[in-house]
Amino acid sequence: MDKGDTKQHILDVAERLFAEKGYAATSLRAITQAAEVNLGAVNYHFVSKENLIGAVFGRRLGPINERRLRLLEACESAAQPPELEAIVHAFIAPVFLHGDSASPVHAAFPKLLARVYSEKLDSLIERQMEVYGPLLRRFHQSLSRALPDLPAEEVYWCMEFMVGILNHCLMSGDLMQTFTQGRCLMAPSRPIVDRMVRFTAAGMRAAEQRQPEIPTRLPL
Amino acid sequence: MDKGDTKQHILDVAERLFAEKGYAATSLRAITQAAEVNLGAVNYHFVSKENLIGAVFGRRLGPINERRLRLLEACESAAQPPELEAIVHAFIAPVFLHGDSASPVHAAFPKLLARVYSEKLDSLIERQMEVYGPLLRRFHQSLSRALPDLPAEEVYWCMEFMVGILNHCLMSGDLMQTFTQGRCLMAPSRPIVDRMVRFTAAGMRAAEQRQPEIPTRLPL
DNA sequence: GGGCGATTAAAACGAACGTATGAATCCTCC
DNA sequence: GGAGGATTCATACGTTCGTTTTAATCGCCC
Repeated sequence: MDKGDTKQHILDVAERLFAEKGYAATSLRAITQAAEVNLGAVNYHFVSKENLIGAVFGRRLGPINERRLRLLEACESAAQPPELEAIVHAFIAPVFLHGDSASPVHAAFPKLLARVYSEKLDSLIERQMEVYGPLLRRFHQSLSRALPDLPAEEVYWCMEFMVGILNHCLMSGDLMQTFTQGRCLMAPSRPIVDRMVRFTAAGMRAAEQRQPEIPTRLPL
Repeated sequence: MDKGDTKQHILDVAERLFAEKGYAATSLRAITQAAEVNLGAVNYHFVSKENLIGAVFGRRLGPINERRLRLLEACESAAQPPELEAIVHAFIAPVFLHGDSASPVHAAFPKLLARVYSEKLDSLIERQMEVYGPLLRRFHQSLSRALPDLPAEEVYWCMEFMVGILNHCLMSGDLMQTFTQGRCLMAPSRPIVDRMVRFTAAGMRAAEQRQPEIPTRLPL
């Protein structure tokens, strides 16, 4: 194994296993065994398990969010107010397009990214807050411009729905494949991104219209 | 402690802790300690940890899905084709309205329900498949009727988005509260359900319209 | 080519886990 | 009121976990 290779290899395998099984359910032994490296290597290159998953995130999250911001700026300078679909696209697309694109090595991270929302590791939540906070506020600002009639609070709700759609698709694409008996398979291809963008943008526009109260229907 | 109380008490506490920390990260000792019962009580009343979470699910999932189906039938007999918003409502609302409604004891389950999508425990996935499979097909059927121009495969995608919105809101409502600095708080109240319903239905209608291809924009 | 920091390897540590065991206690019913 | 099943309790077992330690090995530079 070449020099410096072990560290990257551990990161790759850890990313995949964490994404598949979750943080708590994935042991360092499972990782080092799958990576065919010594158990001690993890505590040598990374200090602890918690630090390892921190490194897994640090490697990818930055580039993704940078691309998000770049796309957002692009669609803001392209039109004023910016096009709604373009904003949503700027948020969703970069997740499917990190690192050297088609490399299967990178396919695991989106799932892991989605998973961190459920497994709430304090150390990661903290980092997520630092990184996601400003990012979300930035998108909130753009969305508010594209949806001038939507109250600020409602914009946050729309963003929550957007994140939900994205994360769920990232996380349980294969589950869906099973449910639909293979009819819908989750591949990080353009059609899926477009589907999400179209769906989300339409939902946001409907929220803006503030149509008359839905008639009190069945319970709740 | 009254007779038969221990078992229910364990279920309640386990439900809450599993929802908060996840299955793998929650030890039986943490549960029994929080419930102030003996460690052995878990293995006495429930055989194993895996069986415990199975019992937690079994207690709630049935009633929720029954209510979903009842609402679905209601809105199908109310209009033909059924109203789109009513179908979506039938799927979403029951989750917020299980057991004796406002009881805070029951507030934890929705989060847990959402979490099982990320922590994929084989035993639960199996059960989920059995229960969710027919349910999803049933909703697929209704949605197809309400969205006659939407191909069957696209209906599944829309349902995936719907589940994503629901689950994400269930799971990270408190996280959102933090992000938005308390501006949006997640409470199982009617306004939130309506927000989700409106958003989702609009997204589905947009999917149906199959508008002209979005012009090739930025990468991916 | 020998010295030396960087890395890998093997083994062991204490802690925490899920589970099993057997005695103690409670509750019910005759 | 005491027999007997149901339940609770304290304790221990074997495993696995994350981490540590100590020795062996590699790679490079003077």
